[in-house]
Amino acid sequence: MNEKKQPTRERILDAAEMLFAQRGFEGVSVRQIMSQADADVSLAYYHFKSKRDLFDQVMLRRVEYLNEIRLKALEEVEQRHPDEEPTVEEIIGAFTRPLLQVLADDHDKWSHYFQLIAQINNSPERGGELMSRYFDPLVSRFIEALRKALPDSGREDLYWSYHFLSGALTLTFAETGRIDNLSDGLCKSSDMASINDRMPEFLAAGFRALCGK
Amino acid sequence: MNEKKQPTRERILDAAEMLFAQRGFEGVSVRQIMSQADADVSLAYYHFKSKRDLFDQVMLRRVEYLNEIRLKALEEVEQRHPDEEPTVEEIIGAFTRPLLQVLADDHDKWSHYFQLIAQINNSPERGGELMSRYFDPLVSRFIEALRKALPDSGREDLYWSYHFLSGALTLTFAETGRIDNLSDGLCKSSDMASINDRMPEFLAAGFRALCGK
DNA sequence: ATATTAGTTGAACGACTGTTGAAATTCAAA
DNA sequence: TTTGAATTTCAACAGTCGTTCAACTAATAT
Repeated sequence: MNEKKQPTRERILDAAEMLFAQRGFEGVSVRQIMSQADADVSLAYYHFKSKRDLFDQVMLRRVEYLNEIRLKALEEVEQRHPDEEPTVEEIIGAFTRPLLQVLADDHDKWSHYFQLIAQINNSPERGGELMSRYFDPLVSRFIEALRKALPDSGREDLYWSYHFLSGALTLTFAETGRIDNLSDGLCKSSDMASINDRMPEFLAAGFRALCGK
Repeated sequence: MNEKKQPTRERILDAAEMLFAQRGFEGVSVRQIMSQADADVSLAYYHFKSKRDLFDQVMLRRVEYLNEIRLKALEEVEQRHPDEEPTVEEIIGAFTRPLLQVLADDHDKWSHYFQLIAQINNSPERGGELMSRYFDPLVSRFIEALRKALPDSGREDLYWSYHFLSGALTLTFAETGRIDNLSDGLCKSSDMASINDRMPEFLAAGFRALCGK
């Protein structure tokens, strides 16, 4: 089975990822993390320089892979139409579907990481800085693709549309259970398949309405 | 000018609102709040039962007014067309514009409160519960209005569309400065007028695409 | 002027915070 | 088997945490 004990460093990262996601950076103590990881407190400072460094390593551990699969999805879409531009739906799908897909395929592994991203993206203090550091090159690439697919768009309209997209996507990641309450159980926060079916269509219509064509 | 010193209780609420919004509940100490409020630590426990109670009072202080102006906006829209249903844009506008309006009109007063809402809405731990407690009756009322304006809509589509709306709206409240980075200064997180011009249109198109008609 | 209440002050409580150092152990290379 | 490095343990540091209490001043009412 899956009971082979992971290396200490990985167990610390797993525990930190989960607890940071649930309670935020300041809401969790190093002792709580190490207790969850079933290791002594001072091992945190053997494997990492500080609590902040631990947080950064949690972020870095998975971000590169996500950027890779999203970039690959975009390139695939572009190569599928060698002659004309891809549609808005296809581009937005390449941006959102890889994330929703890994989240649906291995929810236990990814859910906390995505919750962490949701929190950071909406954090006034360091959200803008951190998200830009990890995702801006990829995002600029997607916005450029959208600009080509929407040749009549104003630049501001395009950026604001992406802003709306980002909010919709990251709230999805938070899985707060709010929609479960609101819909009296009809919809479930963790139902990524339902979201995958709806989000690209919803957002593409918004882009088209705002960015001409 | 505005240098008349407010009552202690209000100063505490102001300080707590700002600091909770910037650093989260656990990221701020009662001492920091009281230092910002220029009052002794123990006064926090004279005016409030606990740190958690202080947080709850921060939330409660402004939520009722917001629900009032949004409900009034919806009723106005409904009375404007006594015969037919209001349009999707009008309903969404009644949901979003009152908030963007107060935020634009008195940014210093409201910005921290909205940042706090943005954080809570995306908090996996207590986000669903808190947002439901404060906003669900109003939100259900709006969803009902949207259902009438979109008679062919499935219930799930409607709830998920609202979910996307909620994400887009609350990320706006966070004012993280991310779009400033991304657009190289062209767009500004605090520019509520630009958002007011675009969000209802963007979201209404999404609703229409997903909820038939 | 006196009695009551509301508001404020400063000190203190035990528990917990991030972090460090030295000693003890485990492990791979010689 | 010995050596050296990698890893783990335990105890402790100075500081901060949320919270409480008794003493104090300010304001209000009789």
